[in-house]
Amino acid sequence: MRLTTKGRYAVTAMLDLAFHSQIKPVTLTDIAARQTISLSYLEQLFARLRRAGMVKGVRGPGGGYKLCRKTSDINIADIIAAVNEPLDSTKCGGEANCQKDQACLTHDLWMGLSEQIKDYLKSISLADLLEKNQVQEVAIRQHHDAQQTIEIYRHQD
Amino acid sequence: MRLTTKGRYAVTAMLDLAFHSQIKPVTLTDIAARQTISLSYLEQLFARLRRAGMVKGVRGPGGGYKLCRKTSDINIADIIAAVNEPLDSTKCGGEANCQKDQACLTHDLWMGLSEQIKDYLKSISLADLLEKNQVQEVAIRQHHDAQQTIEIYRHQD
DNA sequence: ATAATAGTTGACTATTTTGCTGGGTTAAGT
DNA sequence: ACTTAACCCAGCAAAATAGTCAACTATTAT
Repeated sequence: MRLTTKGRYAVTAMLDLAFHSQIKPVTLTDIAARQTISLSYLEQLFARLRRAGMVKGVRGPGGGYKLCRKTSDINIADIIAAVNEPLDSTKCGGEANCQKDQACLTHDLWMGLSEQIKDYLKSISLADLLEKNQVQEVAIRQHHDAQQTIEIYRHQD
Repeated sequence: MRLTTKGRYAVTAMLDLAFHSQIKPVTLTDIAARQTISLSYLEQLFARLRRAGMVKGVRGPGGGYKLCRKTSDINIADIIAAVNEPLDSTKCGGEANCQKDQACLTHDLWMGLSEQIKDYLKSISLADLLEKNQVQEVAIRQHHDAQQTIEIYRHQD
């Protein structure tokens, strides 16, 4: 589980999509403008997200992208994993000599931690983040943004 | 909170250090050999860890590095933060126009998630990982490595 | 004192990843 | 037909990562 700006872009874009794709598909051009991410970079990210079965592209006028699943069924770990390379990270692979090695002992510790982080991120869904935001919005800002969030939240259900 | 191989190296090295620095300081040369990390790269990482007040260098023969605090008082988030650049990640900084922007709304969501991850990693200490390993070791392997772990665990207290 | 050990520093290089530009092709709506 | 947008791809500049090299300083053992 790697956590870089690339993953952040992906999650940000997916959040934006979740916000706006309730009625009709959202174009990458729109997301690019709102989130100030270059269109071509978004295309790369969404190509991976599509291959991972998280979003669906709709071609032609009025087209764009929409989510394949409910926001509550899309977790953060999957989004990040989708845009990153598989990441072996083992360095010792399945080598036999590694069993009794001190190095691999420490390696196991890291792997364990990595799994913990992954599980943690798997437990957080897009819906969780959106909901959390809704609460924050209503509490802190109370203007049209909040209203919009509530609208979306209703559609989501 | 960024999570890359750099952070992994740092955590791995700190784990190695926690394992071996109970009686006497551990040289970076040893860690480099065990964990197959280049010595000079370790030097860079430990320079940062030292500046962060997590490890202490002991010069002269028999010298090396040792932990400044108990393993239970050293958390993963701090280790990773120590070796990484400060990471602004804002892109909107504290700009005024960002308040009512849709982009910044999504940005806030990410920041919230980032904080969650950070808090999570803050809640995990070196001792936690070592202890977890000890349990695993006893359960699965039951050889000298496990014995060694128990020894260290006693010294730690 | 002196040699050996080991940390400290800085500059320098190679590789990888990142983020982006710009060119296209293909499918769908008008 | 024409537009719109997804889709695809080759390449490229900047940054981060990972590692090297060399000189230097502080400490300790003899």
